[in-house]
Amino acid sequence: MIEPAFLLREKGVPVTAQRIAVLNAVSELPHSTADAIAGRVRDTIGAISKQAVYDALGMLTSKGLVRRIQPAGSPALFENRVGDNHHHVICRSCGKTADVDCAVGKRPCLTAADNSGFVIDEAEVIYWGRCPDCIAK
Amino acid sequence: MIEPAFLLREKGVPVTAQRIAVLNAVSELPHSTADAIAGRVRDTIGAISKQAVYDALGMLTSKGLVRRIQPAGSPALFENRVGDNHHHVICRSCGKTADVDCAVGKRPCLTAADNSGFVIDEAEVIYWGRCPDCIAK
DNA sequence: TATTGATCTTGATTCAGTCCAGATTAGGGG
DNA sequence: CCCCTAATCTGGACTGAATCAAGATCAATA
Repeated sequence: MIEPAFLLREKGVPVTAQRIAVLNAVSELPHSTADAIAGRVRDTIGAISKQAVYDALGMLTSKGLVRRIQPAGSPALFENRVGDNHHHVICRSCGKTADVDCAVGKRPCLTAADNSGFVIDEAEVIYWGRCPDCIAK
Repeated sequence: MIEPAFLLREKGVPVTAQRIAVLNAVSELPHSTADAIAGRVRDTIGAISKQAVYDALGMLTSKGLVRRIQPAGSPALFENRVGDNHHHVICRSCGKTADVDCAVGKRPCLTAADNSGFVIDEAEVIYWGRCPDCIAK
């Protein structure tokens, strides 16, 4: 894995213990909430304020080091898999989230039939369904 | 337009003044928040509780009469255009929301390359970009 | 019209996320 | 190597969306 401190320095932002810990937590717990990340960071470096977590996640998101997804009916989730164009499937029953690569290939549907004059720069796709465990029940 | 009361009766749910007003408000104000809908309903029938609005919207959503979309960083929006497979484009600057028909056609990407065993029943697509007004500035 | 079960009202509550003021720390200049 | 400044972090108050709970009210059937 690439050294987190290097990634931060490369982006020209001050390197702090909190940010490194947040970045590591996102790698270790993909698709987890800000709260879960805060908990993981506390296990690692002892303590961190909720504010610092949100701040670090916001900064990392704006720098493109983590990605934020916000499914309906759930708090925001964060993951560190960036750069490829993958999407997510969420279980309607238990909320489990998994990565999927879109069958259409790269950047699906980025050109809408009628874009109403909008300039589109990203297409966000969420698949809704049921996970294997919930189907089994 | 189809009579709202008929739609409700057809679904086997009691017809109330609040529900009809909510259904009308959603038609008149597409892509608006629960709050905005409540305001519109109050203009029409005088008063309604926040709870009744949420309840009616939830019921209408479960019956497939309205659709709920929840963009990141914004409260849930509701619209009454259902049944066709259209998606939405949202302006990053001002939050304006518009409908788009996907270029790929019907139910794009519903079959993911690797679905991890999930059974997918819906693909939700949100395009992010800038609206004509914000580009002009 | 009477009955019954669903719906609506009011008010408290939860929860994610933000705001604020002050203490702390990273990183470059001396 | 040490100091300075601006950025970051802390802790707590706060907001706004949405949900929960108990009791009053109402739609639909007989």
